[in-house]
Amino acid sequence: MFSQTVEYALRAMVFLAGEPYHHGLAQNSENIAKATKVPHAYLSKVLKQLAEAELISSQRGVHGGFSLLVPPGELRILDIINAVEPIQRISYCPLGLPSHGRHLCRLHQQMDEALGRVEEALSDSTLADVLADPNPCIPLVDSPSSKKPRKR
Amino acid sequence: MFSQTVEYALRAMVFLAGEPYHHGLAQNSENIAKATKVPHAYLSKVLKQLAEAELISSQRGVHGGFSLLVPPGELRILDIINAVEPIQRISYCPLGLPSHGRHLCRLHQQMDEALGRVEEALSDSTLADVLADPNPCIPLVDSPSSKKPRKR
DNA sequence: TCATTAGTGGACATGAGACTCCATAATTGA
DNA sequence: TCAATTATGGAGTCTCATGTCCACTAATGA
Repeated sequence: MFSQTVEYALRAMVFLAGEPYHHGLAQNSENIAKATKVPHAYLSKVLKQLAEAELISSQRGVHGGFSLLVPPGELRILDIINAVEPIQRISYCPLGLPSHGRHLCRLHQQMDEALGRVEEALSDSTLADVLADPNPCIPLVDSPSSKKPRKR
Repeated sequence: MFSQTVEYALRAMVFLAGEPYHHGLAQNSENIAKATKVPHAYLSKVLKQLAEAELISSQRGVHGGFSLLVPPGELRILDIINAVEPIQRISYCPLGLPSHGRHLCRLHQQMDEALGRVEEALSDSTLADVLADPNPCIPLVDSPSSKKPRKR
């Protein structure tokens, strides 16, 4: 239902939001890729999209990289998805019926309703909400202590 | 968000549900394809999937074709989608974190929540509900009178 | 029994998404 | 100014969803 690209974009944004300094100090794409387990070269393309949507800034050269442009508390999950792969609501009849110009038949109304609920669910929480979880998603804390996942 | 295949499956099912006799009298794939504006050869594959899911019956030979096996009032939109392309809920951590074996981090909880709402929305209405709409979706009533879409 | 009708199966073509690789451009610090 | 660092751009690969074509099988009815 959600594409890989969306998944990658979300991971990268969660990672960036979890970094101590949101502005000024940047993370390079290699670090982000490692921390989120995303193929480096592909992530670069995704990061570019996020930069074009002005959710993050990009900086070339030594000490360059990417950093958030929007406070985590104001960045909705939906905004991130819309930056890389906007949710397409159904606003015209997929059958191309002229008589259905404006209003959809019940079938497509239902499908659009489902899409609406997705937007709704993804509008409710921000990056800050995700970060507030005691069970961290990123960075991958497992690697160092993976031998004893449940010590003590 | 929804694939073409899902769209095609839904159209075919709506068409079949709109036919006067649900059992016994079958519609052949060519007719269904024309009425729903779906490529014939491809629709055949989709119909086969629906038959394998036992939502419709298929019959070869003269006067063969496809017909509903389930009353429209008992057939949810979700059932049709699940027959051709099941909605994949997120039940494991996509990052492969061992420590996240059972319960997801907040990010994936949110994404799964969105998927849950889709299932919910698509469980609420049946084929019968869709059929009850005064504005028909299928068959394509436009062709005969398309010249005057809004005559009085 | 035979011709017709209609679904089934498999091979193939095309396009988009996911991904890799490498050359290039921009920025920094020495 | 130069070398190191990092993002950017473009070409190429791989896989899968979509779609086409055709030979084959099953069922019907004359």
